[in-house]
Amino acid sequence: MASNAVENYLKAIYQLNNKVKDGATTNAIGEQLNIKAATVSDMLKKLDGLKLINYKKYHAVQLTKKGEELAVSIIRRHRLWEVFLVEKLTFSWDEVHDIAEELEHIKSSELVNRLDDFLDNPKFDPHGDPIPDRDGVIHRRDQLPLAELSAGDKALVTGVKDSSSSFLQFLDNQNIQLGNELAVKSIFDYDKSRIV
Amino acid sequence: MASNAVENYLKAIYQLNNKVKDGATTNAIGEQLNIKAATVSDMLKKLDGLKLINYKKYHAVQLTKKGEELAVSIIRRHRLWEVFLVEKLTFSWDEVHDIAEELEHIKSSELVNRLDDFLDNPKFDPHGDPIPDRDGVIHRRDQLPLAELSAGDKALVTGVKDSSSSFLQFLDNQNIQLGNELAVKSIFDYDKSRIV
DNA sequence: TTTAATTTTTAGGCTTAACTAAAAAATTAA
DNA sequence: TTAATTTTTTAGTTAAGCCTAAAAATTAAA
Repeated sequence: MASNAVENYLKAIYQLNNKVKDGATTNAIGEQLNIKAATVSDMLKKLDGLKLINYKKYHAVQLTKKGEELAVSIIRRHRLWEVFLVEKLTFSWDEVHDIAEELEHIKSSELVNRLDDFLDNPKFDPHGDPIPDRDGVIHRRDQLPLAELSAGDKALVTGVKDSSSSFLQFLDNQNIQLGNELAVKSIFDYDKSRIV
Repeated sequence: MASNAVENYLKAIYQLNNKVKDGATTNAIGEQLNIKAATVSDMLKKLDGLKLINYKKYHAVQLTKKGEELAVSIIRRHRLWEVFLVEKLTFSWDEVHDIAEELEHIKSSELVNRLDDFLDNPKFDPHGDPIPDRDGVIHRRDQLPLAELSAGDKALVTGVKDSSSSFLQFLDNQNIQLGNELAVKSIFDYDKSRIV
């Protein structure tokens, strides 16, 4: 059974490898988890021993099949709990991340599956991120960053890249929510900032 | 912020001091938590340092006000999660203890209070134990063990002393649930066993 | 009341997961 | 192609919580 620490590393590695950046390097993992690189280096050896990652010194790491399955199931738990917190306990989308970060480590898979049913098998969490199904399959949607739209374009808000509460509160303030339709009115040459 | 280990000790001490036995002795705590007495002895010193208990060598320990408040809030969390698991996720009363044991360590008090409201502020958990309110007040009921009833007596089942799944499954098998009215038909002199 | 049994504590060790400081390797810049 | 910088690893510590074995204190029994 994976410890909370191990689960956190796997999640971080998964997320880093699904970004466009240089992948799950020692430094990047440490930054993500607020843990010193030396500690990460140690842990990577351990995770390799557990066959959860493939690790070669001085190289970014890859999750094994086993590691990826575990990472996805942690993400599933995290996102389902976020839905629960928002839909059932009336938390707002900027308050749920830290609590879900704790709840995601509750291991019972029976619990998670029943929660899934109780919530009517939601497909997306409160930030628009897809929720892996019980077989670990993630249904991704076509999405485009707002910054890539041209003046005059219209689009539906289906997610946010940054789930920090400060950014979400900023969006609340601008009256931007998931499901809204936005139209790009104009883009300023100066800094590419735009009125929507 | 109390660690999970510290929380487990406080809960065990609280429960032992609310039994008729010799209270929270080193051995009893160890037995309750499946931890060796030597380890318990160590931890008691630490808890005393944290002003959560009063500890004198070779004596049973008492919770301080601070310690008792924490213990009660852990019990509140445990019992509320049990209600959630049974009422909302359709677990049976013999399946919820271990999962609630994990959930009770999620610290956000905002979460617990919202859960309380979501569940319509239940007064008792699925085993009939009272749920402390958000100020830590526990409303106890008059209860009598079945073994103390006489032949011919009738009584309402309002709780169980043993929440182990084996015992709860035994009760299920005998068709005994909370809220049932039982009548003691006869008591055998031989071993005081009874037909109800 | 003295011995035996039980309970509790002390002492020393282990594991996990973190840290700092310094060495080594890899990358970038001159 | 060498020098400087950055990244990663190694080595040595630390704290929390657990353990076993043995000593000390308490309780029970002869």
